[in-house]
Amino acid sequence: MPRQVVTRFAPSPTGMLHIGGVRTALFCWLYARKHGGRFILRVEDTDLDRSTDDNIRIIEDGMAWCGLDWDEGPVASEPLKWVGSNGPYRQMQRMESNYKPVVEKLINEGLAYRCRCTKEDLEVRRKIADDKGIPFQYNRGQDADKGCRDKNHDASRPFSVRLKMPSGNEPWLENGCIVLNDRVKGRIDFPAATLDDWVLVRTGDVDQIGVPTYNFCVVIDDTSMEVTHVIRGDDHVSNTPKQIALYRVLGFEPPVFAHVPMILGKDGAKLSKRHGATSITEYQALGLLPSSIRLALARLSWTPKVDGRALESAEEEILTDAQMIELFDLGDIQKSPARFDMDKLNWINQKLIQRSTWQELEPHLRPFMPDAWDTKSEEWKKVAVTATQKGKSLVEMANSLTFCWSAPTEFESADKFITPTVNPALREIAALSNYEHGPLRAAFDEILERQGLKTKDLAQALRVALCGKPISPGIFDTLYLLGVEEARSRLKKWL
RNA sequence: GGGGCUAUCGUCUAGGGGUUAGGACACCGCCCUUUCACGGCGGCAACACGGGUUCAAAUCCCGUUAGCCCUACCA
Repeated sequence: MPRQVVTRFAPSPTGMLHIGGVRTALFCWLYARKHGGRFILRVEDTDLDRSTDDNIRIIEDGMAWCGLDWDEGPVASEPLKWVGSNGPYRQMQRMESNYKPVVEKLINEGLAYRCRCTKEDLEVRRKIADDKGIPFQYNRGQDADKGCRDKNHDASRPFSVRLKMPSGNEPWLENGCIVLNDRVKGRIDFPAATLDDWVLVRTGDVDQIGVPTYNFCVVIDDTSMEVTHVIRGDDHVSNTPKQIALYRVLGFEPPVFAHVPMILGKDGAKLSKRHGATSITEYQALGLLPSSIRLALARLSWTPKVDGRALESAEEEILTDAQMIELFDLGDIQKSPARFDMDKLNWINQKLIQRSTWQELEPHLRPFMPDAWDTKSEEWKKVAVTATQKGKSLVEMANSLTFCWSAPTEFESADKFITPTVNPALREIAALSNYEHGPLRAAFDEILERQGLKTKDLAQALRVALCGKPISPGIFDTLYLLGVEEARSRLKKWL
């Protein structure tokens, strides 16, 4: 029986939740959901200097907002709690239980060794190689016999732990290469001779094991958490052969690897601050729906195929979560990096806003509204939402409703639209006492007829008088949203 | 320096020996219209470069160039 699919997203809590990380998490999530598997959130906090609890919370909140729910992992805002049977899910809480025993085993079995080279010593040796223009490899090439692999240097010094990398004739090597069969990149061969004995565990106190490194922890954690598919950014491709070596030495079967390309900024450089928003919370503030983020991010580097065919119309581009899950396939992921396109995100957002019901939109729109929003009736909210549902973002929707909350003090193009000819019509509008759509429309038409005006003439005059500018939602909605009393009082100034 | 990855419109991409190189976003134009939008229709626009292989190359092979990743006791 094949094992249940298990994927994981393993960010390090050293700052905000990056949009690139969210995309990787999204792929993991999609894959797990598609195969009825489990999705794990694991916090890689072995960088003691930069990892904080606040940052862990930012990750949890960001993931939750994005709708990427995890089946195993930390419980939001509860540092000591987790869900799942293979926890803890914060690496620093796994030291004693998971890492230490493996390190000891590796040393005892002669698969890894204590390295007592000092940082300064290493720097000198590295420089010697650099100066000759040859790559520095610990205990290899230029550096052969200088390392601690076969010697035991001063035992009173603190030590790090290094892995003995393959010598070249291990059975799991092919032609001296460590082979990675990547689900998105294809087969990649890494000559084992180009790798050296890397550090598994940082230098600790004398006689003490220090904090293990990322490359060590991932292997241990992915194994003990039963991760079957490691889906991560392709910046890890070059780390993979080191990890594979550790899996082999430990006698573990490596998981399936899928390295997904990175997301670049508009100019093709790594997505960073200067390209605008990189943190997920910034996108939230921009008025984007989480579903838009999911779709836009998924569609970068991924081309869904229906019966072997790519999407062929704008209509098909707008996929629901259910469709994405159904269609998701690692084999349809691009090998090359994609540039992030805000225009496309906005377009997707607009489409998704259009397709939502007003009830679906309301909770997302609410944070962008003043407190007065909550005092309004359901019917009023419904009209407000549907009247502005053509907007590109929630912010845009909120902006087009600002006239509801305060009377204008400036009037744009008043001379042009509020003319003596429309004035009598304005007076008639002010006299109306029912702004329900049907009656209002009927009354409006009668006024137009009576005053010999076109819809445009009256509508624009009203917009300027009521909203201060010739732009607003449909004129009947505008009047309804304002209400009879408020509209009348705003009109008074012009009569 | 070494090892690795990548390369089709401005962007996301389809296509993987013979196509008018297809779609989407953006942009431009027209139409619709009570404003702004929405919507509809149309247009502009691409195979990085050089060699091979082949009757035929965007597609296969080899180089070159460019970008990126690893080469950390960061992740």
